[in-house]
Amino acid sequence: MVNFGNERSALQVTDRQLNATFTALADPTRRAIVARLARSDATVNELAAPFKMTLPGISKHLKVLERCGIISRSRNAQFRPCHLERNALDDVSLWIEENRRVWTERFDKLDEHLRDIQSKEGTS
Amino acid sequence: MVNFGNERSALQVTDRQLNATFTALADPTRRAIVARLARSDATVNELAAPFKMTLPGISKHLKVLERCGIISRSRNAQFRPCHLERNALDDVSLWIEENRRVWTERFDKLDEHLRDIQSKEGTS
DNA sequence: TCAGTAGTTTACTTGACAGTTAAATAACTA
DNA sequence: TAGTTATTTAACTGTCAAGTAAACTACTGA
Repeated sequence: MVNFGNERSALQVTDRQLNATFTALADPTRRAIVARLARSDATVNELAAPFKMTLPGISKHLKVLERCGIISRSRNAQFRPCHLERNALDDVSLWIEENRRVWTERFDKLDEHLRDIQSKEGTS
Repeated sequence: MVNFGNERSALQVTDRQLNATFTALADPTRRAIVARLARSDATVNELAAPFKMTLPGISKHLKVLERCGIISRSRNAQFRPCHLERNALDDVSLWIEENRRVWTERFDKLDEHLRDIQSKEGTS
């Protein structure tokens, strides 16, 4: 939820962030990488191991995950260990929960309304 | 979490479901539509109103949302009211929360882990 | 039956993205 | 120094998704 303070509103920045994060998570390879990194940091080769894909393919996926802030990478000799970022999934999680909340409230009201109608019908 | 019982495992079906749902939510127009439908059902024209996009464009977005089960459509005269499906976001929500859980558990054991990793790095 | 409203389908253009191979870069090791 | 390992970049291909205009379907109400 970063606001760069110029050129675009915070809302639009969030929108872009959500685009990028949802897009990143839409790919099964990238989801598997995230799931793997949830357990521990790992090098590119370690991450690539379970897949048939070539290393450049994996490298591209990692770049996508890095660009939207889901992972970060450091340097250790010739290795580039990948690290899952703490609040990476907060934005998407928030969006989903917010919508569920609105949806649920709406149906709580509907129930109430229905009960209201029924009690009125009972008396008329 | 539907298992069709043939050709593919439940896990893969879920995988496809996640692909589709994350892809659907990766588009800001579709997210706005979902947010709008969280408040109430709406017709295609009502949904299209806030956007510059042509009606066929909106129609396509609705089809994407429908295909992955996020919305459903009924028929009322010449209208096709759209309805947000109750458990539409459960799958993605579950995936995210599961990964957060794993990630968090890992960091609850942080000290132990770090010592382990560092001692391994020291010996290699 | 005709005009109008609601929405979809078709055909097309454009752009983004997944994956590949081949070559380059960067750091370690003998 | 040369060779090896880890990873990225470049260039290319194929596919798929977003958007449009134009034509079409389906229903309503006069």
